[in-house]
Amino acid sequence: MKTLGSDTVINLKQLKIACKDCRLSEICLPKDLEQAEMKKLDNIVGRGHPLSRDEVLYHQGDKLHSLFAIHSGSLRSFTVTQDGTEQTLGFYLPGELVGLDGLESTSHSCTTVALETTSVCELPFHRLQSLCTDLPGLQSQMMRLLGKELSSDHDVLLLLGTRTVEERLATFLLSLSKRFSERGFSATEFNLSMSRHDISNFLGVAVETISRQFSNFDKEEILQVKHRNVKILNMEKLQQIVTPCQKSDHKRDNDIDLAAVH
Amino acid sequence: MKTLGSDTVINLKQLKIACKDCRLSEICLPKDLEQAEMKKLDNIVGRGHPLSRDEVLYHQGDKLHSLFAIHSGSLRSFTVTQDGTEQTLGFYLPGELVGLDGLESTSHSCTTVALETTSVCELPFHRLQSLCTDLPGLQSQMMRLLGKELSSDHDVLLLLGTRTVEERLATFLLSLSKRFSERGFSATEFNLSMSRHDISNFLGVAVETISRQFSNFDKEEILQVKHRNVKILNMEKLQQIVTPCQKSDHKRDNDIDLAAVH
DNA sequence: CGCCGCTTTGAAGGCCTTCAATTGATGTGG
DNA sequence: CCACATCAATTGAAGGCCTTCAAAGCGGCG
Repeated sequence: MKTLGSDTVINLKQLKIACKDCRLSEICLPKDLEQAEMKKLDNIVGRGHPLSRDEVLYHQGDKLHSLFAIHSGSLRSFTVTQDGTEQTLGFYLPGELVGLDGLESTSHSCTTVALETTSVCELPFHRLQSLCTDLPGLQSQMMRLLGKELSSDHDVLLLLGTRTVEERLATFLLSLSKRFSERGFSATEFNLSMSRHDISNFLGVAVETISRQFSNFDKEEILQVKHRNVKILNMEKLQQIVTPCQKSDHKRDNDIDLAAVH
Repeated sequence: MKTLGSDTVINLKQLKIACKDCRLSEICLPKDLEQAEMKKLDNIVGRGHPLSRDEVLYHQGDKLHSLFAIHSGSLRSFTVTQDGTEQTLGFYLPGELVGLDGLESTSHSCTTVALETTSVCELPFHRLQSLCTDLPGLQSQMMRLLGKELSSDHDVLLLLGTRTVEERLATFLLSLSKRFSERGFSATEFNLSMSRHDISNFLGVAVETISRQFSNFDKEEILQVKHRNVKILNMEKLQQIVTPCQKSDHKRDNDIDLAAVH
């Protein structure tokens, strides 16, 4: 293992891992790209020093220079309004792409900070866009990831619009569990990199309410919570909370569709 | 004016308006495209018969065939969960693009219905994607619209996460007002194409609560509400509700950023 | 005209928030 | 190494905003 020294920057540059050697390539941007294509993508990827906890990747209002794929660690995105209210928009894990906000106005509409020591792969936006023109597969993949971001936001809208605290927290934990397991980590035990404040802000409730709900889950032996360490003891029950009562006799409202346009 | 007859389909096809002749081209997908590019886009655009009220454009779960640009009328998108809960995700006006959900899994994650008689321009997805490879300007524009959709979702997240009913409804009405005026309609008087139920569901509150808030605004002489007709009497006050108290002394929390990666 | 669905209004109750205080974790300096 | 300061998290109690239940208006449409 190299020790940190005056030539740290050079060392880190040498440490850059090619997409083809990265174990995240199956869930990250280069997914389904051919070797030659992946190499082209690799050529535009930059890597700086890792972000430390609370360090800002980009600020709300910053010009959009690059998108970022997370290599390790985790990030939190949030907006701050004129009156100082903060809303957490999402948490990001390795293999996920951040910076997609800001595609509209070419400047970022939210701030993204590291929740822990985090290293990211930088994708200069204009070069990425050119590359998308060359590689239709990459373009599809970009679209796919944008669609994923939209779906994820829709899920949160549903959560904030119609769910109780119990359901919100359960959904949140199951989402983390799933994403951890997709990345080869345990689905039942993990450490939260975000604070209670972050979680409560994301889920649109007060910190105290989240704390109480953690305690409830603990009492009911659904979870075993020790600060930021979470063990899921009863996965089934957690899933039941998220899907309360599957009305099988449910009928779609606007089921008319007699003649669609296509 | 032509009358509807047995050759309706042909007539409607003849009625198709080229992008260059459409007054929405400045806010719609072809924005900033050159004449020749616009023509290429035009070639893939299809137009069926107009949707009538409550008619479904596409269903949750449907394969993604096309994106749709609204020519006239308005649409509502919503998801239905297993237990039958419905969450409205957004309302769409002329010049806006729908169907972007479903870019991830290639099948739609929500249902979109017409709120009134609505005509849409159909953009076959695969042809659109190929065209994006040919026309970098169109690709940028697609990205821009996707980014806009993301920003819009983030705004709603903020609304649902931290705002009172008063603020939610005010924000909603101001958003409509702005969009109507961008389309050449009055910013202060308009007819809502969506029901109170739709609005309340979108804003994550009970129908009764929305109804009460409309009444409050009416009493306070901020609005004049008659069923679905809304007149904004006091635009300033409405904006004050949305931006309660601009703390000018507000300081950013995580303002560290000593050394960004780029 | 009369029915039906949407909207409005009223009243009671509940879930979550806010305020307040305690406990626990973390980190620093003596 | 421990005391102390600081911040995060937990727990309790009171209050408020919104929901739910209920019923009456009001419009649209056959």
